Amino acid sequence: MQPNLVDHLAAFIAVTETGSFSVAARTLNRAVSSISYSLAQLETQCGFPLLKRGTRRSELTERGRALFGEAKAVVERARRFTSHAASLEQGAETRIRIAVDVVFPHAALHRALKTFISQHERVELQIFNSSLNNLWDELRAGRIDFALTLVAALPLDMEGQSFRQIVLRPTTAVDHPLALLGRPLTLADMQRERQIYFVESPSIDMERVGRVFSLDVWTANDLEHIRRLICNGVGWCFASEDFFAEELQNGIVRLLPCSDAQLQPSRTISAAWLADRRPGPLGRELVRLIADALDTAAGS
Amino acid sequence: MQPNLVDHLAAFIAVTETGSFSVAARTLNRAVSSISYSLAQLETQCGFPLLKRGTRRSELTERGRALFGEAKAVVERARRFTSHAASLEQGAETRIRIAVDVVFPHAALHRALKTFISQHERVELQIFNSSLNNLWDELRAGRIDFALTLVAALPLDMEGQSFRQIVLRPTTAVDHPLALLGRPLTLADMQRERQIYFVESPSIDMERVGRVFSLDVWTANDLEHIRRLICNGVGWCFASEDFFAEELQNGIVRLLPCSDAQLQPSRTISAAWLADRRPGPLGRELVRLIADALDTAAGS
DNA sequence: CAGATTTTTTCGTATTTCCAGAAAGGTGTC
DNA sequence: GACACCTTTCTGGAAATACGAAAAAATCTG
Repeated sequence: MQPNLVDHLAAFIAVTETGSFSVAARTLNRAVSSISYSLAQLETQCGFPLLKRGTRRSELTERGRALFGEAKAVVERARRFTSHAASLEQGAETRIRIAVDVVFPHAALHRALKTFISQHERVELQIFNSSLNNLWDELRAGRIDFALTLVAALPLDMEGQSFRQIVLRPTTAVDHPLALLGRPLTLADMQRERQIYFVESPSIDMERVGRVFSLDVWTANDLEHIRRLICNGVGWCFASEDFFAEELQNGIVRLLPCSDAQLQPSRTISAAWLADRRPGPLGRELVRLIADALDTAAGS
Repeated sequence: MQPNLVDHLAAFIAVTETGSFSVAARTLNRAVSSISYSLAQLETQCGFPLLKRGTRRSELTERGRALFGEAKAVVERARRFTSHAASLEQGAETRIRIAVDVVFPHAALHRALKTFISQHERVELQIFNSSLNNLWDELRAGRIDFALTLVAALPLDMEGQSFRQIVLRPTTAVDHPLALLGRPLTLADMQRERQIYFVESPSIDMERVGRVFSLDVWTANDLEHIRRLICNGVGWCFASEDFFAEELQNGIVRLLPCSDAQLQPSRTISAAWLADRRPGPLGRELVRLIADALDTAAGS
């Protein structure tokens, strides 16, 4: 149908921006005559001159200027296509699915996601909030690519990368009975009061999950519910400073001290994946960005 | 450098959308083998298959789907470039400069401009408000392409297209003395009260301009000033219903009857241009759109 | 103003790319 | 199994594109 529009337009742009056929030829690694040919092709195809030739500089004609923007758009789009294709050829994922433990620092995660997505517009991202309970099954089933979670020890078929430690402490609204005790909490205190617990589905067997201390447990499958329940003084939950950062600032909730270090576990947060299906280049880059984001958050 | 990306991508898109190499070949007026060749080229260049071949239908692979959007973007941009180039070759303007008489119905003009610009994104538009006084000089000097104006008769070196008629009547705020007279205005009434007059530059010779009835004249070079002066009852001006449509609806200003038809001139609005430099295709289309907009406004 | 210099175009040619038609291989249908 | 339909492969030729050399045009220099 039509000759190689993209390369011709690239020549057009290079000549316009450098003002010279020979400089354009050098930057594009092509012969001068080839550049001249490309421009001649374009101009015959358009039916009018694009450049006003000068011996020292060549400049756009009026109509050339009118087309210049569209010319750049074409080559820019072509560049994106080929670069995306190259990245896919390197094994880049078309989609990244991650499960995030509810106590993982969300602010840092979203900072990392923001910079990530600015560089990879076309990647489909799926985020699932999750408690520790069924993460491994999701990973083994291949329904997610990697998990951001707290672990004491990884299962044998998993591997991962550790970030920093966070401390989980019982958290309540400031006017909750536990907050008013005036002394470090004991296990009995926590058992007596209602605990709010994240569970992604009602079918989870509550006998098998971890970190359930109380005998009176309410569950929710969305952090927004948990946030409101805690703020309204309905119960207590384990949380790190990150999740309630704003409410802590406003004096709405409080992280409570415990009498025994066992009661406020310090855990390492990490990314984990199936050892025989490691994340691709994009997944690894995202993990790196998350590590950076966690570090800068810790530093600030 | 690289083969004819655009045509190959067009083949890719056609096959994807029709699901068949042969149908795609028919719609693109190319041989089946050529389509196959294009796809093979693309796939070797990408390094991975874009389509999962089926005997009945061919469908995108996962990575093919990831690239499809960008592929469409490339050919869409290329199409825009060539269509714009073709339009420029037909003599289409890269820029349209129009002068608009202050009493020209602005609502209709802007309706026309809106539809116009939606079809010609890259055209540079320059609008100048103007009174009749120096329009012809601007046209002759080539500083504008055509004028939208009221005329009794065109100068000999001009030609144009007439639209409908509008009536200019003295207009004031409802509490202005002229509005409270309770009888049709006479020339003496209008001479006695302050007239507000549009003048694009202070250097205009007020002796030579038309439609100045009063001995007490204020001028402004922006319709926004005129609108406020009238609404605040500072004076009267000639106006059609169009300009004060909203204020008429809200009962803020009133168009006043005159004792003599001479005092409320009915004029034909029209587009005018220099006979030996007619508007190009785009200018003619814009004039047509303005005519349409004026008609539908009259009809409604 | 002649000559040196730089830049662009033209020209000839080699190479690559592209297309159409024929042949071949597959798959599903009757 | 014959038939219809589709895709790929093969092949020859046509078109497009690259390069270097040479010519042409403009500029700079002394």
